[in-house]
Formats: sequence, C-alpha cells, structure tokens
Amino acid sequence: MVLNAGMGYKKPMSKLIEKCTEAGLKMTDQRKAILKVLEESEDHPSVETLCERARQADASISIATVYRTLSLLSELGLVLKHDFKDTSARFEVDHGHHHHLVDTESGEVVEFENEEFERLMHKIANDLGYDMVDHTFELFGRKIKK
Amino acid sequence: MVLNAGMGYKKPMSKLIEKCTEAGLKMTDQRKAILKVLEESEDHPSVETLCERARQADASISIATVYRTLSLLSELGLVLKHDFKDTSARFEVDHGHHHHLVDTESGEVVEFENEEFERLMHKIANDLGYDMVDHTFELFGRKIKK
DNA sequence: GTTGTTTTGCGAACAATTCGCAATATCGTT
DNA sequence: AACGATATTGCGAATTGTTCGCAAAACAAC
Repeated sequence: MVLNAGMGYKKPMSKLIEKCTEAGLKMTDQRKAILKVLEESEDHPSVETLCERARQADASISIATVYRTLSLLSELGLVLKHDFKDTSARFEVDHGHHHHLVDTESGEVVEFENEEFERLMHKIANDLGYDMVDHTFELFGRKIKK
Repeated sequence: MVLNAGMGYKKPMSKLIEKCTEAGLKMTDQRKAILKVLEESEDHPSVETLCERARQADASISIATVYRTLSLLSELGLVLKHDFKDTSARFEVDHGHHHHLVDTESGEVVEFENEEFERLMHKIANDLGYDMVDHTFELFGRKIKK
C-alpha cells in the first residue's frame, strides 16, 4: 500500500475500521476501500454496486472479497442486509433503528423511524417467551395520488 | 387423468382450485396435486419439499412446474413466500394476517397474530403518503429461560 | 527483515431459479 | 366423443447470486 506521503497528520479512522480492527481483522486496502464505500453510500447498494464503487479506489478488488467482507461485517452486526424484492440483496451500515418503505412503482426507498413499532416488536417476542435477536421488516407501497 | 369412478357425488372443490379456475388457469393434475399439498401443509415447506410431497400423488411432477405454480399463486395473492434465513424460501397459503417468529436455536417457527401491528403498519405507510400493498416481517428470537 | 497467519483474486463449483422447446393435456366448441 | 386453439408440462440447459479451494500476496508482531 502507498503510505501517506509525510504530511503531518493522521487521517481520522472511520468508525467501521475501528470496530473491525478491534475485532482482530487485518486492515487491507481492499477492506478499507469497501468500508469507505459503505460509509459514504447514502443508498442501499447491491453487492455488485458496492464492488463497482470500491473498484474506483482499487481496481483489483474482486467480488468474492466484497462478499467475504460483507459477511464479516454482518457477523459483527455492523451492516444490515435487506431484501427489497428486486433481484439482489441490498446493504447498508447499521445506524440504529430505521426501516424502509419501497415504492413498488419507482423502486424508490423511503426510510422511516417508528419508536412504537420497535417497542411492539420486542413486546410481541417477549409475550411469546422469546428475546428478539433480529427481525426483517420492509413495507411496500404505492404512492397515494390526491 | 383418471376420472371419479362413478360414485354419485362430486368432491368439494378446494378454495385454491376454485380461485385458480376463476382466474382462468387450466386445472392440470400437477396443479391439483400441488394445490392440495399446499392446503394440507401445516408447516412452511420449501419448493423442494413441496415437490417431494406433490410427487406422492403424481411422481412425474417436475420442480420447474412447482416453481411455475408458486409463481402464479403468488401473483394471484394466494400464497405467501417467507425468508426464514435458512437456505431456501418457504411457502404457505395466505390465510390472512399472521406472522412468524423463528427460534434461532431450533429453527422452530411460532405463528402469531397482532391486530395492533397490522394497524400500525398501515398507519406508517399512510403517514408517508403511501398505500401499503405488501410487507415482509419476521421476528427471530431466543427462548427466554426462566 | 523474518515469519506465521490472514486475506486476496481467480476460476471453478454450487444452489436456487428460470428458460426454450417439443410433446402433451385442458377445455370450450362441435 | 372428437377437434383444435391454447396453455401447460418435463427435460435439460442456461442464468444468477453466492461460495469455495488454492497458490500468491499482504498484514502485523517480532
């Protein structure tokens, strides 16, 4: 890897890199590129898209590495995987509790939070005698014309 | 197909067969077998399992036909497809609103209904300016030991 | 630097699903 | 009951998304 050419400051480490290092993962250029792309993405990219984006920083990154990295991040609970019912899985950094409504006409994804919903999910699980450890939840809707 | 050997009664038609006929689908033996299996299944079989079960009635049924049939039923809104995070998709006849909690240790699936949850989902969509047309929702939990 | 361990890229392997097509079955019409 | 237009089937091959095996390269601690 090409090192910082001697300017007198250290680049602030991203939250994701920090967590990965803590977890004992070696920080390769490929991983750094993928983590950076993940952190900078405001949308919900597919593996394919993530790979393309990461390749702008490091053209040699293979899709297998993207899969492997996402799998690790997923185990660490750092990224979320979504199924928006289009062909491939979509990913995003886990920034706490929000959910998605997918516009079935345009494919557009609207994010929302709902405290009541969070509470209700946990309550349902508890009432059944379980601790909720995970969930999937996506809404699909059609825009109301007025 | 071998016809009913002249006993003086008509077998009551299954709800699923009725709906499919209404929709203009031709009722082949294969489809009947698959619909029957779906209606009689109390669990959430995979495509593979459905095919095996259907083959007890008609050994020649191919998995492609099972896929095609499920796809049609899905379009008609008659079956639901679930992702329980094991390898393959699971199916069940849509009998109105209930959801699933998957025991992450045993794989056991607990069904539940929750009126408040239904209401909340629709409200969330409406507040965002959408009519909810579909959703995914599964809980994953660990049994609470007492 | 040396060294032990991880990680990578590659292409092959897999698994789930879809497709093309010729053969067959259904169903409304005779 | 037979016909004929059309839908459906089984087969195997093709696609797609994902994982794997392995030798080469990179990392991190000495």
